[in-house]
Amino acid sequence: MTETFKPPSQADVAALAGVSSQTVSRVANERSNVDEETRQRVLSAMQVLGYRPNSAARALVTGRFRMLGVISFSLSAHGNSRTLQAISEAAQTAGYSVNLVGPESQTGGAMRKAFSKLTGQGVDGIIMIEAQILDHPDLRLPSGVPVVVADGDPDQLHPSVDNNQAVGAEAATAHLLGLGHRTVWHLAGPQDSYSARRRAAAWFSTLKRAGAPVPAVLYGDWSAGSGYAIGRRLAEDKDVTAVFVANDHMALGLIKALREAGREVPRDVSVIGYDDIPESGFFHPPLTTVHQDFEEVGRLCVSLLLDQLAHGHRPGGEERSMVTPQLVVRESTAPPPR
Amino acid sequence: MTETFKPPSQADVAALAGVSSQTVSRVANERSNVDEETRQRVLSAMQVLGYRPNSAARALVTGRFRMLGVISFSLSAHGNSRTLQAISEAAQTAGYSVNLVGPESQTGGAMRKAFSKLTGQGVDGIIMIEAQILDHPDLRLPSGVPVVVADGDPDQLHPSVDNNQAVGAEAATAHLLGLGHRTVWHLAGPQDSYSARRRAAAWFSTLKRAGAPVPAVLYGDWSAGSGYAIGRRLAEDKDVTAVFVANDHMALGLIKALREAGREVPRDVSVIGYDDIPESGFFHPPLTTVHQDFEEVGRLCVSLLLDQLAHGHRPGGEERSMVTPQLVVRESTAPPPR
DNA sequence: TCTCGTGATGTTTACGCCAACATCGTAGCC
DNA sequence: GGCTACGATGTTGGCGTAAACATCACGAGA
Repeated sequence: MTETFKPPSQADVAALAGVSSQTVSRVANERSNVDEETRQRVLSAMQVLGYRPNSAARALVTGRFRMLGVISFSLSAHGNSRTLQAISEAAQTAGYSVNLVGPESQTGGAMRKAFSKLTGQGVDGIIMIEAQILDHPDLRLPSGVPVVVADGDPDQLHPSVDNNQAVGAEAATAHLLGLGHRTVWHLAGPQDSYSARRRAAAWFSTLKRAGAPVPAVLYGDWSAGSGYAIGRRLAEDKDVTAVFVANDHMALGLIKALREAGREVPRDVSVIGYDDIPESGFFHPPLTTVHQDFEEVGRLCVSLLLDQLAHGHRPGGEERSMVTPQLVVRESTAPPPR
Repeated sequence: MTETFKPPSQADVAALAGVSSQTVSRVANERSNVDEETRQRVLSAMQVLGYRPNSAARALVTGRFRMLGVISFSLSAHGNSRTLQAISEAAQTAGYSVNLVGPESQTGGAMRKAFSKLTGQGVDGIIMIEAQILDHPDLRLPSGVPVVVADGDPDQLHPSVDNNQAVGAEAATAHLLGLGHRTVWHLAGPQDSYSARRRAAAWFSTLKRAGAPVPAVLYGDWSAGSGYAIGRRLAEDKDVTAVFVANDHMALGLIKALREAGREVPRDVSVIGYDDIPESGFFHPPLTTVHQDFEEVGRLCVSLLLDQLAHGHRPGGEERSMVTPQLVVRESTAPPPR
């Protein structure tokens, strides 16, 4: 009963339609120079047989796979999976499929491995989400595959799409300063994250510009747990009246620690997050945060990549898109206690 | 300066190593019957030229793509992206890559389209995450590609991997009953979700078995916002002392609504969630919930699929794996107010 | 010594498709 | 009427690989 199903080929369709396989190919690829009547005949023959072009054969001869590779470190990071989803949708709309790989670690070696895994599988282009290559290997392997980086290294050699961290972090910091806080503490993301670094940099310069004292940066790992741990330490310092946290998850943990220490948000301490995850409006208190448009980032990545594919990718790739985030004021921020 | 980079082929390697291309093929595929000395010579020739087998050519001749297709509705659902991540890792370990598609909608038509998109691209097997086909089309298209369903329809014709919703929902309900609540309300997920249905069914039968009255089921859409909306209505009913919510996000919204109505959790109302997202321990109050092992689900999906690939997939696919969830008691549940 | 088996290697072929070129017929033009 | 031009279609070839089959050398056993 193990009937070996043999999918129909162009030749089968051609035979049924009474044309040459080349004509079938032309119909399949929507060439113009096919008589309408013939076209219909071929089309219906395709339908009858359930013909689907063999992508491997097509890729072999054209060298195009109609497939985009995506390298994403962790999908548990909210932004990454949102971006991925948007990439997948945009790619599909453009007739491309998405090949997803996650490197085992974030070392240059693992990166390169993931990279070569993709080029080996055969992709037309690669998008790296939240790249954080520590040892700057030249990733432009001999494959000659164009690359776009989302939220990655600004020094990178590839075109990139970024959330404008500077704008977001500045808005957050300025908001707190504007509320009357003497200064603003910062709970940053991990040091090897470029997004985290850029947020910290903008926080720093905003403080400087305002002439506010600059407290030492604290580092978390994006998790609520790390926010909680840092929050416990921070709660002991009565000078702390405002904290800009680099993402909503950590802010959640921070707020819990603060509350446990008897410091209410926003009465005693104002807290502001980053990302605007769908849940943050339902936190207690509802979290003031910076909204990021991950969908837009994903879409831009794809269109940038398709551009390169269409026009041949220029080695110097300086193209850089920025997506502007938006401060969302809710109830976790208030003027400092008197 | 547009130097067309032509990747080296087996023939190039063969020429450099002074062997036939077939020998190169044997080395590339790790066949046993190649002399060690020859093997080394070929290997180093490969290295020199930077040879990578052309996956399209290989797929063309073998009919295997070493690629798994994944259909996932929404990656914003926490469980889905966790499962996807695990699938991606497991697939990679087994030497497969992952082709991700998201159907535009959850109708049978969109599903079939996503399905045929994958088979058209060329995948060896397909995993559907949280399938909820409404009109039960027979998805076993002529492609003859094996399918595994994660958290899908129990009546489905395909092998599946499920979180054991019955166990989890029963544990949650029984926990509340055991605390002394007269009965337990249920805020379910959308009606077209099989996971949601199964949780509701287990909640229902647990109540029945305990002889407790069965309140009408309430339906949300998994979002915190929907939990909040339902919570506002629920807060008006003073009889409500315990609510089993079908996921953590909705529980968050529900708790907020309850609090706003002056009903404290767990003092006045006990709330229990589902999923155990990493943040739920940092909610206010820390959420009692049911932990799901999405990683295990992902791994099992891949191994089930690879099994089918290896042994030829039997049409009747009754294979069904269950992953057992675990009740995590935190601070959102307590005995009812006296 | 001859045969036979076995392991290492080479040769041929086919996978399904599309590019390039070839062919054919017809319409338009002088 | 014969020529060109062009649109519709067919023919040939080759992409890079692995399966199937062929070859060859060499050692074991009769």
